[in-house]
Amino acid sequence: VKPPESRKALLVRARRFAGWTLGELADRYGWDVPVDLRRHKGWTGRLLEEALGSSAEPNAKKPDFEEIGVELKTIPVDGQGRPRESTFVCSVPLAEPDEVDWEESGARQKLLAVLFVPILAEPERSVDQRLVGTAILWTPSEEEEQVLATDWRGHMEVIRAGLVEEICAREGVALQVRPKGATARSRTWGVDDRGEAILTQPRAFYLRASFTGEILARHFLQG
DNA sequence: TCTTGATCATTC
DNA sequence: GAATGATCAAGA
Repeated sequence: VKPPESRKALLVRARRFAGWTLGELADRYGWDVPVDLRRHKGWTGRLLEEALGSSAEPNAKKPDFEEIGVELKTIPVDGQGRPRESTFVCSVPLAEPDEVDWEESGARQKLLAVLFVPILAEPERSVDQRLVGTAILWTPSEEEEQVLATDWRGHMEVIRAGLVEEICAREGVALQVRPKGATARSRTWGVDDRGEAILTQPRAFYLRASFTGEILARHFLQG
């Protein structure tokens, strides 16, 4: 599948898959459908990348659609269209937290333009029967960006003070910080409150389900 | 029921 | 270990 040439083309392409099951989509590309996602957590996202013609090489540190600057996120939703999970944004720069402000941050770059593809993923629905929903192309409104910026600055202020160990997922209205590693024993370099290098758990920014839920709800109310 | 903290596969 | 893609599952 060739990369889409414009954001509009990407959106049109994505919406043509609305109503398809993941089984049908997998068939089209000759993919096997896992019985459950316990050991295939990124499967849905990779399938949609394939179907939509993501230009990025696997695991490359680039947008999924580099030419048009769009990030792809699949988002599991319940029967009311509410997200069942938070959304990973990017890792937290624990080793060099002084580099940039929100405007130049990795988190903001990731969120400048996101194609959200809702996946109807009720617990009783098998993976191959999950349904692709109507994709939306989201760019943060001024209000949304203010919320995100405030959360991000709050988190980074704590980290710059060397208090990364104190950060807890309850903080942040829209953007939270949670562990992100292979296991709870994973370690990466951080800084303590005396400015000394320490080994600490890797963490990442996530969008709360309440925040992405409002994005989805607003689009589907306005059409 | 919802959220937080933990975890899984794969590539480089 | 760090990056990609996320979901799991126990406890609040």
